[in-house]
Amino acid sequence: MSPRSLTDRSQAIDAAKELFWRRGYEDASIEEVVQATGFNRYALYSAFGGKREIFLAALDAYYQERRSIFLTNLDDPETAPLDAIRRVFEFAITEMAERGTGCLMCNVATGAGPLDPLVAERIETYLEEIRCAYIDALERAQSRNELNPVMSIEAGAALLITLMLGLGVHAKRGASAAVMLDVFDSTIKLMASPSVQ
Amino acid sequence: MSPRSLTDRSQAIDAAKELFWRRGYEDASIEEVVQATGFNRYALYSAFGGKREIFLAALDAYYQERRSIFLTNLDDPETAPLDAIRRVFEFAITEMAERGTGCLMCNVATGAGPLDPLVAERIETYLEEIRCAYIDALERAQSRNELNPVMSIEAGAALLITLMLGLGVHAKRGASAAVMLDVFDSTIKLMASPSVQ
DNA sequence: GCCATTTCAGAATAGTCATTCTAAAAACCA
DNA sequence: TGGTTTTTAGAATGACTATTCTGAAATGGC
Repeated sequence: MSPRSLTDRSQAIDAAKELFWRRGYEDASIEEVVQATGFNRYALYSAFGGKREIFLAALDAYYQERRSIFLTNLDDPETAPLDAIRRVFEFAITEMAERGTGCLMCNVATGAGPLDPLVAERIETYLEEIRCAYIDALERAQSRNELNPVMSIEAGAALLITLMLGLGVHAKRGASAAVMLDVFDSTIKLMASPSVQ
Repeated sequence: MSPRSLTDRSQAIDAAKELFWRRGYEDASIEEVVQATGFNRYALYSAFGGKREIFLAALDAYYQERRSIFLTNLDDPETAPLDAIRRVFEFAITEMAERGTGCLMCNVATGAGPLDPLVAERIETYLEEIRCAYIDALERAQSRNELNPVMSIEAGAALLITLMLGLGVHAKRGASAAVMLDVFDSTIKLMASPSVQ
């Protein structure tokens, strides 16, 4: 197959994302990328440049999908903010548990050796965007008196991110969705205003 | 240097642990292990078998050190259980932030591809032991009415483990000790009995 | 149907790695 | 010291990798 059309290209990126998520960057060989994408080697190299660039495109695609799901939920004015956060975690936990491959971003972040600068930069950007979305949601929760005043907004957002990263590690080692949902439920219950509990 | 004596051997394991922690399993070559340990290649192979076995020994050593610090703190009858938990996290956070290499176990757990079965088995054992120690500490806290009844003991222990893993990922990407301590502080404050707050 | 261009599959290349081998150096011991 | 064993440093091996090259096949335009 040739990388002529844009849909071909984005299908290839999607297949590569799938592969890198399942097998990791180092362990997935170009041969496997060729198999997974249906592109031949020559076409892959002329379309992307090299393995690293294919991976960066896959990582971007991975984030854009999650970003859209996260932000759509968190920004929904119809939903109580803490419920929106719950939906985000339910999605992520279910997905990670079903696949058993954890979170691509999280796997990459802890991967061997010092991080590729371009990868590190992307992860910073991604996490910052998610952090802001959490902060917005928590601010709305606070203004509705649904937030436990013991915890600051900033700390709450940082906790949610840390929790999600931790769940990614858990999922990679085969934790069940039930256990992970239990961890999240307990946390969000603590974060909620005592009067709501 | 030769691996004749036990102290030579354990010093070599320690140097290997240091190296694998900093560079990751895949990225650290045998040449680097040779440099780091001071053992020559032949001696390394006859003493350990191969790279994988050196790594397993290093992982064990890593865990034994942390295990001893964690359990010593958590089992101390002189300390209030939540304070003991705080000390454990303060130690881990300080160490991870100073080194900027995250947590070896956590890095390995999320590493590329499916886990080596022997590594996976060890991680299960390690985490289960820590989980039990958290459960003991939380039970003591509960019996002293220092625990928020909204959260179950089991969920609390799972949350602490998830938090620690998440902080490991954060640390790998260069989070500061201050931010990480803030996340922990907020969480433990929420976990504490409202009457204590 | 024919030629020019593109696309293909796999071979060739160059590099890296873990591991084993080897021949010299060192250590040991009588 | 002399002779045997151990230890060493580095070369050889074999397997694997990403990337480039190549000659054949397919395609496209006329």
